[in-house]
Amino acid sequence: MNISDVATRAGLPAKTIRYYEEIGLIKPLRGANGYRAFRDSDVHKLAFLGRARALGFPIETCRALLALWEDKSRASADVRGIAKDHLAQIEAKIADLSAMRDTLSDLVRTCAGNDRPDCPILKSLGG
Amino acid sequence: MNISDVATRAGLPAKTIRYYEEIGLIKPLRGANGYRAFRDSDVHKLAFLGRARALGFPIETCRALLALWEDKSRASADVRGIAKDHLAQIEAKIADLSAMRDTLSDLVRTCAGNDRPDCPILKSLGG
DNA sequence: CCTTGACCTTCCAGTAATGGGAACCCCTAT
DNA sequence: ATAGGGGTTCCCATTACTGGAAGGTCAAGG
Repeated sequence: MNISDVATRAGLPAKTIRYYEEIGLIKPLRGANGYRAFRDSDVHKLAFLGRARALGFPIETCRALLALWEDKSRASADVRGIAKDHLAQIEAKIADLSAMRDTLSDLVRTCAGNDRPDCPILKSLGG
Repeated sequence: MNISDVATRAGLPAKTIRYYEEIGLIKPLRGANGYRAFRDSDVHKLAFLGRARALGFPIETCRALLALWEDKSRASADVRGIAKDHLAQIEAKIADLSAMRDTLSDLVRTCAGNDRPDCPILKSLGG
């Protein structure tokens, strides 16, 4: 299977697939013409990676998850630990963003937003 | 004033201050020895930038906000528009992350997390 | 006067995860 | 033969810094 078919099936851009090969996440075969020849297993891995990335796992974590996926004698505790850590990261990020949102929506609410220069937003940023 | 004093007062790393000069956000004077000589106005701008960055505004948006701050004849509507746009970005990001968090916490909750290989997390990522 | 250490300077490289685009090869159909 | 739609590699750009090397400057102490 050629790369654009794989891109369609795995739901990833061809560029991303080439990048994933470059960093060793997948190792597709090569045809005599130099084209990548993807097996079903490559497509499955790419779909796995796409889903993991969609959940926000960093690439290196995806690599670890993929290894666990392939390791039939893994302990689910290892997977769960990784997911829990990532969940904590996400929650921390949400907390940061929520604080920003709260401050920002306060500022936006108190700003008249007219053609006069008085602006609580700038006042707040100015200290 | 030298850069490390400014760094302390503005609450920004010296590296960041040099970077902000490089991209033209501030233009400190230079002493005969080549050292940057910061005025109070530079420090104020840097503090402004620090606060804007802390609210998540991208650098180029900070540049625009700084220009509005300096422009005594600005319209507050311009500032408010920028802030509203940014607020929308933040809210979108929070929504994305919340979706990830929900999925992840479901998965983490349903995974036994023991030394056996069965794992709903991997099952879900596998499709 | 010399040295030491803490400053300061510039410049280069790297980060995360792609995206864009150039230059070039391959395959198929007309 | 040529046109098009693949494919390939390679390099640059993105965001907002951060780290580190190599070297100039300054104030204090012996």
